[in-house]
Amino acid sequence: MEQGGEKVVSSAQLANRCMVNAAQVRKDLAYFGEFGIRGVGYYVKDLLHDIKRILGLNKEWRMALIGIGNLGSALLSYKDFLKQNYKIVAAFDIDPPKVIGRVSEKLGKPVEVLHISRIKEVARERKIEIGLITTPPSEAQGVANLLVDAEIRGILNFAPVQIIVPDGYVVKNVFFTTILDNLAYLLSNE
Amino acid sequence: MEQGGEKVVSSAQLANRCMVNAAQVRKDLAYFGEFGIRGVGYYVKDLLHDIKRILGLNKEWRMALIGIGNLGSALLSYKDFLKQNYKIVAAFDIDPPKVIGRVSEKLGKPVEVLHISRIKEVARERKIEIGLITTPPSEAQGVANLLVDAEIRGILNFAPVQIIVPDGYVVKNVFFTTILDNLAYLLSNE
DNA sequence: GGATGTGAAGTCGTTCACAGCT
DNA sequence: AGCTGTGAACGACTTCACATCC
Repeated sequence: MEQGGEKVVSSAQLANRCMVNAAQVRKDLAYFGEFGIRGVGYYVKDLLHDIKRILGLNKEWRMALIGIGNLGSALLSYKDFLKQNYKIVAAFDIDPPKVIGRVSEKLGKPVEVLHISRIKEVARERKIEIGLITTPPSEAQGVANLLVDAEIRGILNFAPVQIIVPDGYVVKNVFFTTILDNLAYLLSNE
Repeated sequence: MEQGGEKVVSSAQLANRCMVNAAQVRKDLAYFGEFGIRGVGYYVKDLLHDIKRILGLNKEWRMALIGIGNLGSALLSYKDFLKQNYKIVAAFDIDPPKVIGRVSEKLGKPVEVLHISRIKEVARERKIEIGLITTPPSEAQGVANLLVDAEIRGILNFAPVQIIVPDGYVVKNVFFTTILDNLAYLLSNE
């Protein structure tokens, strides 16, 4: 909407776009404060800014990628991250020399791939706050333990296994097959 | 549990593993039928079978992948799909000759990459029911339209744009940055 | 005896409807 | 006049508690 030059938006318009109820939109926003103007609506620019602040997106999030396989390589060159203030500032693998050539070849730009043992040191140096786990399932919990030890509090886990971390740490999973299961269920019932 | 040789499981055990309430587990299962035995629990093997049937996983799901970039290539060699009865039986791109070498090189096995224009024909031939969209965002809706035309009713969309399809079709999105936004929010509030 | 299946109770989230501002 | 913010009504989901059955 901002790019489209729209200045003001109503809860009803937002509700349409999101396929939800207008009261829902207002309640949800009101939970965090008063962002609208009665009789007018919400200023697009202000609202965007406020939502980003609420979500914690008004800063650059520095991430480490662990496991430079097919998926890891894909994420290294994933362009949408940059637009959204997410930045992979370090990449790790258990066998860095092997993967360096491969990654460089694919990206056409230098990508540093470090040995996994250096995570803690590098995490502190580069102020890393999020770890992306793209290792084989068998290695995922071990890597998570290293991330916890390095005090990297957020983990995005792509390995299809449940990962356990202490309180204060957060794991979000991206399980492709689980999402497919969901799709399969919906397709199976008309 | 089945692989671990466990024969029977109680709702309490399942609840522990899933971090939910035991009554929840029973209610959810009971919604679909009676699978347990009072005073005993659920037979692991039977329950697994029943859940698969409920979710529609008691068959092979044949998928098409559209867009052979980094992410698409990664999914082509994603091993977890095979274990779960999901099979990519066709791959499409707008420029197949260019990508064939690359894909083959990565996988070490022949992968057919066809021109996008052949989707409809191939979808019918190979009984494709799910499409995976891994194109750039700008192409995603166009590809979705082709999938709809080919009567592929399920779409797993990895392109970071909203996709619109007619009734009867289902789209599930995998938005990496949205999941990261969620993580960022959780990290920002303790 | 012991765990399921399930009404009833409780809790949480959604929607309504309108007072309150601009 | 019009749209937000919000108490109140509503509906949905979760949990309790126990009758039921193996």
